[in-house]
Amino acid sequence: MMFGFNNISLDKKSRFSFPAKYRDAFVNSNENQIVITKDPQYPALKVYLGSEWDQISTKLSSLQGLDPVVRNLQWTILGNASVCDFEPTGRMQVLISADLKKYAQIEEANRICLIGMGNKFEIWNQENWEQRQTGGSLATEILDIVLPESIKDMSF
Amino acid sequence: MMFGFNNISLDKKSRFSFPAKYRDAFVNSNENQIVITKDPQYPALKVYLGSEWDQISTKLSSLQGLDPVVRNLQWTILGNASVCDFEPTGRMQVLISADLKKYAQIEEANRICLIGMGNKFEIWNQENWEQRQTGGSLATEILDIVLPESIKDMSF
DNA sequence: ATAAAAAAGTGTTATAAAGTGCGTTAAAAG
DNA sequence: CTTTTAACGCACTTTATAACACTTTTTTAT
Repeated sequence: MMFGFNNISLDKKSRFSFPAKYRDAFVNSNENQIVITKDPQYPALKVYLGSEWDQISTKLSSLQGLDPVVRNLQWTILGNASVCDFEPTGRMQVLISADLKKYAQIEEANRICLIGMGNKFEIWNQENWEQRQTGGSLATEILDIVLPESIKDMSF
Repeated sequence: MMFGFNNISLDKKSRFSFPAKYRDAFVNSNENQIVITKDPQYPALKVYLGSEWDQISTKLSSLQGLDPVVRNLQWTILGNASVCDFEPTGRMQVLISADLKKYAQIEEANRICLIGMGNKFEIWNQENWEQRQTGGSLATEILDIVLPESIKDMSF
């Protein structure tokens, strides 16, 4: 399990490396892929371990795509996923695509916030993250869509 | 499995090539055909691997054609399919017919969006894709059809 | 119907941009 | 003070794309 806040740097080619404290977790679960994709609710990115991603993507792509809410989630999550080869024993470096950077509003940034959420990470623009932490209201962000039954038991 | 967003170019003869990152997936599943056809709901194209297409087309063509919704899907999906020879170890190039370009509103475009959705791809006009991502609806959307039981468990 | 011309499709190459790997320096931790 | 970790810089490799040449098919005109 991987927790906690990290302020880390992006290099000129838009790569970051995971803090060393997570190495054991990666080595133990024998991961060799990392998947980054869009957060469906906020201008942020989700980072999954390969094994987690396999589960999530399999389930999500099996849902009925003719439902517009489902299709939107499929587009956002599956359609923007970037799969990276990953060596837990090496530099643990990962590239963020221009697209994803734009979405998370880190186009210009050379620093990002990487937040461990247990079985996944989130990547945030620093200012956005701070606003979120200092108690900004969620009122304007609550989703007004009604979720179909099929995804009510999924967590992304 | 093939995921993620790609903004790629069409050459003057309307060919595109798959990004190299998907090569392994194609080689592993030993594909030698790619099928492009119309998306039944949006002005976009679906791109299937040969093996995937065999399953979908077999199932779809076996359905009761007297149901008008089914018949429409058959026309749209089967009747517009363009089968291309494909060399996973080569240039991975595919031609898009004038017809399909028109349908996806990429007649004039020299750039398209190729979106990996796991076991298939979608091809979109850039503007349409962006609108879709930011929640706007497209004029040609068809969302109010009632699905017959026979296709509720199919995903295209 | 045939030949010429045009269009459509296929394949190759060159070059710029994007991505990768690795050594070095700087900073932090023990 | 020593060891580990993070950041940076550079060189190398791979990839994407535009330009070009050639082949095949279709159209047009005689």
